[in-house]
Amino acid sequence: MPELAEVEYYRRQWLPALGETVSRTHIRPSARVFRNTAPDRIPAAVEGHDFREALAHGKQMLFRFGDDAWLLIRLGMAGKLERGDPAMVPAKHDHLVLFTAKHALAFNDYRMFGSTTLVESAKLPDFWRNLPPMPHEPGFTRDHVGTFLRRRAKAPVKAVLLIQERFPGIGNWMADEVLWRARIHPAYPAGRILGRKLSDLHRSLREVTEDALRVIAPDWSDPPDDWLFNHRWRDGGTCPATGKPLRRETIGGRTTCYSPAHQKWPPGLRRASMDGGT
DNA sequence: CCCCATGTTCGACA
DNA sequence: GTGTCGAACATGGG
Repeated sequence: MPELAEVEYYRRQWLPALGETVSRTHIRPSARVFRNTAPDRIPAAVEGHDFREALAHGKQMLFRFGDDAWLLIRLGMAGKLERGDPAMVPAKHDHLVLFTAKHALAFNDYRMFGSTTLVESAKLPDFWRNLPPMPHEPGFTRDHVGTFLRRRAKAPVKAVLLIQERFPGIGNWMADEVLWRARIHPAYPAGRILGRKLSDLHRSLREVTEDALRVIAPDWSDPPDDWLFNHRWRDGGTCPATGKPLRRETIGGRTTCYSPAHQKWPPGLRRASMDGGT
């Protein structure tokens, strides 16, 4: 489920336990989510230490315990963070659970595309300090977007928006929402988005990110019906802007939903394989 | 049984 | 180097 806004929601699930001491851990060391780390080290690294920081950036989270233990968590396709009471009994897919006097903090992921990594460091890990700006942050400028689109000039813009090194936190549904709001065809070559269209795309990235955070992060509210979101997977879904039918296609390897009437293919360039559709 | 899924990575190939 | 495609990972839902 998790893109930037859902990740922020999950980070907040663990937040009430900040300042509490980890007294006990439950771990399923054979779970694939530990493939990048040594799970045996986790209990000793966090038990007896206080839960000190909870950070989120794009699709990843970083939690600090005591002076020098950090847990990096990526949720993959189906991962979740949950908070229960200390008597909570770990279920089948609760691969990591941290117990304090008042809470149980669980990392649950039945598909195990997610992962967690123990980082033992007295300071914020370097890779975290060097992360690219998220779309709602000040460094995320129009030029920042334009430069990257030119570097991937021939790729469909939809595929480019999914690249985390430049668009941290943008996933499949947010990318579709962004393009729909900016009225850009998802298969259009990234390098041909210039001038006013580039401004539209940049603005849409900021707005969708800010709106998604506002709506989803506090309590996982449903987005309003004037977003593409509520219409995108329903068979026979219609565009909230035009009332015309939505279309689903695989673009950049992912199922993509767009509104052909709203996101027209600009004149002057033919689509590579499929017909343009206006 | 079939297909699909809000993700990432890797190898093969043009 | 660019870009595309399919497979793999593991599980559940329709």
